[in-house]
Amino acid sequence: MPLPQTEMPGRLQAYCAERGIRMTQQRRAILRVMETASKHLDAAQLLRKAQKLDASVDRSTVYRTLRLLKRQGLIDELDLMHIHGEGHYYERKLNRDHIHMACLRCGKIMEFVSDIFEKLKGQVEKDCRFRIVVSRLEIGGYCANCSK
Amino acid sequence: MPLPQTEMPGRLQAYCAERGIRMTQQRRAILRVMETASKHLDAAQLLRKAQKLDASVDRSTVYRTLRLLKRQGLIDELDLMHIHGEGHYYERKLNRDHIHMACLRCGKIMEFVSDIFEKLKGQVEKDCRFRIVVSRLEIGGYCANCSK
DNA sequence: ATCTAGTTGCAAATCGGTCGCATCTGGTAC
DNA sequence: GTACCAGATGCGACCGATTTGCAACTAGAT
Repeated sequence: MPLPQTEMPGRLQAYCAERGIRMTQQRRAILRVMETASKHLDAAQLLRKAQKLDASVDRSTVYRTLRLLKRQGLIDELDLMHIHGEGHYYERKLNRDHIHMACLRCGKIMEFVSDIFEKLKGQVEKDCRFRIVVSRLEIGGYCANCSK
Repeated sequence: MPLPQTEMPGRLQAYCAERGIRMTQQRRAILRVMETASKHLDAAQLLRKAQKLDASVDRSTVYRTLRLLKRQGLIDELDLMHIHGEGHYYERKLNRDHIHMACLRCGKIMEFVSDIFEKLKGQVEKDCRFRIVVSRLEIGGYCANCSK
């Protein structure tokens, strides 16, 4: 178990191979960007970064690939409280769900892992007899700095 | 305390009056629709229903009014996991925050109030020194019926 | 090397939401 | 009640995000 918090680099491609998903030049570029991204990317940023690896990558291919990865449950789609425009942000789904907090003043995005969140999801599954596939908790407010 | 779970009908207009918000024919129609809606409405549905009360209501007025109510903290904006399209849904903000669950198969939307959710928000405020203004927990999965 | 189902780039279309502007109106002041 | 004006409206054009139709291309099985 070399990397506890995150997944192995290259792991998205491995998942796709396991599931018999055809690997193209363009998808390789997009997956590499997703794997190495340090922050949440929207579709436009993802496109720009992917085109640096393979200039032929088209906008529609980015969207099609995002849809594919979403369907496979390999990435999560976020709004981040629509701090900038109406678009979406994407991140690899890791082992542990986390909460996203967006500061309404400085725009900073924070993440937080909580056992209480896990407990809450457990309660929903049990009390509502609801089988959870994906969950998203986003919070808007003011970070420590901006609250002052 | 006549109505425990929900607010008094007509209450949105009362709030607006208290805050010195100008009340127009069109806003009255839109607020009335929001107040009497039995389910979550998107902007297009809200427009159609409001036009039945006042045919002059325009699409842009609906959006402008929604923005106003959002800024005033009188309504919440939801995605409902984008079950139908990319748009947003709206609901009056009630006393108690609640979780939204969307069944990925039948499309049913369920709501759930939980003390654990309140506890989780408390933890975020304390541990992250983050002042919460708005929070949204949406869950996608399969309801009891569709899990079978 | 061949074949084909699946993928791509491109351009046009769609969709949810916003904006500029001339006109209208709610509600206060007289 | 009338006049007034800041703020609200309808209209149509616009915008950014995402999707689609289609002909050309390619990964990977045979």
